[in-house]
Amino acid sequence: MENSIFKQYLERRNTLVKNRNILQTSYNPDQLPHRSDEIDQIASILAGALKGDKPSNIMIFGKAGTGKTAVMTFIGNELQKADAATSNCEYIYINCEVVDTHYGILSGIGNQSQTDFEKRIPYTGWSTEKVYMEMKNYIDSQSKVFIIVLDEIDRLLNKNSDDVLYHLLAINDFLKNSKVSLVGISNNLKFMEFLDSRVHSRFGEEKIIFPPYKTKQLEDILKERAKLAFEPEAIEFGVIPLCAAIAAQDNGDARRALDLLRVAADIAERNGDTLITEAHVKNAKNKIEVDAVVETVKTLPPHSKIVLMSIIKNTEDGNKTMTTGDMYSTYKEITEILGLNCVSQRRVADLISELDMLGIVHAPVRSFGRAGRTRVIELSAPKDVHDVLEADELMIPLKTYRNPKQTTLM
DNA sequence: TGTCCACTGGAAGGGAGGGCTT
DNA sequence: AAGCCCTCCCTTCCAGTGGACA
Repeated sequence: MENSIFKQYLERRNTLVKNRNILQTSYNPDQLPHRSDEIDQIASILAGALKGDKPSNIMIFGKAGTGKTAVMTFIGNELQKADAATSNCEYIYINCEVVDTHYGILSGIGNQSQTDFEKRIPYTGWSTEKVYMEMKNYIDSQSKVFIIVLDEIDRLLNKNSDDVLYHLLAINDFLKNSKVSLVGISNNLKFMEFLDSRVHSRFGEEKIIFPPYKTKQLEDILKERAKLAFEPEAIEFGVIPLCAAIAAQDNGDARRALDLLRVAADIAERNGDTLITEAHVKNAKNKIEVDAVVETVKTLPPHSKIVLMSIIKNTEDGNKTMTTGDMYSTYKEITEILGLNCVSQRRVADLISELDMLGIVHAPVRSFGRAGRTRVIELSAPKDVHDVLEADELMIPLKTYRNPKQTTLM
């Protein structure tokens, strides 16, 4: 360790933060401030499962960072504790953002409580029908009440996967020994409207809405965590109220409040400061925003990157806005230089929509009367995006390319 | 009022790629 | 090895459209 390059950082650590995990959004606290009503409500519905009765299906709504997942995780843990003696129920959690196909969800349910490795459903290869049967048979063989939580359930909508919901809701008709209750978690309040009527009627049994946290409530949450995470006297008085205020503006998102506090602490520690200040929080805010965009851009599929590059190139050429057609010709030039096949304009239109949804570009559809109707595309990401793209392996040929007609393209 | 532009966005389907089954 | 199945990415086709202009 004597000459390690890490030495200085290790020595500097622990001056401010006592326990970093507590500030992670994945950390599950023992206390969930300002959510006792919601916990009671859900617990009262699910309590029947402990006696072997089938609880009503529940839909939980609330914006991002309102504690939906944290509350369900908490309840899941409590349920398992309470069930330890009788073993009447099984709690299964699926995040539909991670697993978003029929197959993935069904096999996820079938595998989560399956302890026998030999009997696990392979993650691809079977027909969905077979996976469903296997899962159903497994569930029925357990003679328990299964509480299946589908987090981010709205992800299933655009994948026309409400079939899978229908099958899960109807599964009770085919079970002899077990019962299944579904808990859906969504941050889209209109989720139910988009559902097939046969799914809609079965799912609407109980609805619970998580309101956004107010500034004061966010402060309480942060104080609670800060007490455990930081050394005493590590944070300036105004830091927590500032984090809370910024997050409150952002739909009362507790996750965001925690991120701000954690990143602010990181920045302070890295600077070797002995106190976390409001200035650190402001830096953190900026850093989080830029990091999020940069990370998204880095993980974009190749053609999306080229589309984005085309938009940047047009912007740098002085066209602050451009139509789909303009952008597509630039796109074709670039793909040619890169030595790749270009995709159709129809496909590019979808890629633009995706970039729009990610907030990287702004591309509303506008009509120019006789001059047609098209998207007006404008870059809305910070400048860092350009650097990230330019550094991308995919774009290497652009740097060395010289246009025979003009001087250089880039 | 109707025309017409430059697309948009839905639908259907192909085919590659991953992996199981027989 | 041949035959399936599922998902993802993509193509092709095409009806539909907002609004400036004649």
